[in-house]
Amino acid sequence: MAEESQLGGEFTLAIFKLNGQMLAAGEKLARPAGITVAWWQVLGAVLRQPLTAVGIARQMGITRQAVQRIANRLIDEGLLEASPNPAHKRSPLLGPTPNGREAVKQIAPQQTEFSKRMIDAFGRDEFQRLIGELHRIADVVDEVGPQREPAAAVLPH
Amino acid sequence: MAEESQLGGEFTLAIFKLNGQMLAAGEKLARPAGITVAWWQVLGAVLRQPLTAVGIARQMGITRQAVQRIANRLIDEGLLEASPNPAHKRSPLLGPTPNGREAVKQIAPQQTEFSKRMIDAFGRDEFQRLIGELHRIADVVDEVGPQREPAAAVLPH
DNA sequence: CCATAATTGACAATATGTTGTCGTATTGGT
DNA sequence: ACCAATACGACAACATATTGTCAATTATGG
Repeated sequence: MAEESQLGGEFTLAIFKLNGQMLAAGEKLARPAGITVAWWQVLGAVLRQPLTAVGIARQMGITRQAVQRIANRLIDEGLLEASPNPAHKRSPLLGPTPNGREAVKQIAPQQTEFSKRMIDAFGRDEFQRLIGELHRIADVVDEVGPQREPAAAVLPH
Repeated sequence: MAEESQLGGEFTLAIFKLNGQMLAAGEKLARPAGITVAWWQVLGAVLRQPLTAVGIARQMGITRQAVQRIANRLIDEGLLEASPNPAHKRSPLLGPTPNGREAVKQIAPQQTEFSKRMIDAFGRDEFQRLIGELHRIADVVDEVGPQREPAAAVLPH
């Protein structure tokens, strides 16, 4: 029936719209610090501990190539630095430089401010509940997503 | 406080992740019909009635330039056609060609299938409730978004 | 230990989106 | 009806992301 399709479409469009809104909000927060949302995400991924490009990609949910291009750019800009990876000669660990750390730190106040307004608007418990719902939705989409390959039984090659 | 920032970040990342998932799911649905998600969205916007490029952009929540590039491409591909707009000589009405309509129609079954799986996973009422939540979130983000200009009081120029 | 698999970085092509500019229509107030 | 503001299409420059390829490194099974 068309109604099912209708509901799914409405759902998808709602997600796309939210994505656009959060991207726009993020750009406004990041711009004063001289970085973009993508840079912010990459730097944010390595604040606690350095990661390889592939590790950052996994955390961000995008391809390693996309991360690598941004990482190379961030290294050029002096916001990210590569250090030797004992576990992998070709895949250095990437971590923030002091400047990189500073850029992220500059964003924090406005980001907290924005978060607070969201929390105030929803109520803290409700906001937390909504985040839980979003995670749950992500899990379900993973499960029922179209034509995902059949769980790749572990076979010897 | 850092916890607020934390919550906001988790929220944002959840949205980004969902966006990536829905984009990936959409690509898989649209590919067999020879179109992309963006093309699908544009064609979908004009199925009921032709719209101008600006109208499509408004409905999709992206800029008119992005829509115009895709629309031009779709016209090249013979999936979209321009017809004279009585209300605006320079801004033609854009509508699907038979081929364009056919492409969207080809996607419908799998899209319905995917939607059904989502609805089955959540339960119909729950799924509808979640869509409502997403709309509500979008409204709140609009309201509390960072540095949005102050509602532009209607002034004579 | 060695041959084959998988991983990784670099590069290129393409798609999608943004901002900004330009020239030309279109519109709306006086 | 005129004139200034606005809207629109076309372009260009740029950011982000995807897919695909290649060569080199790393991991793994026999």
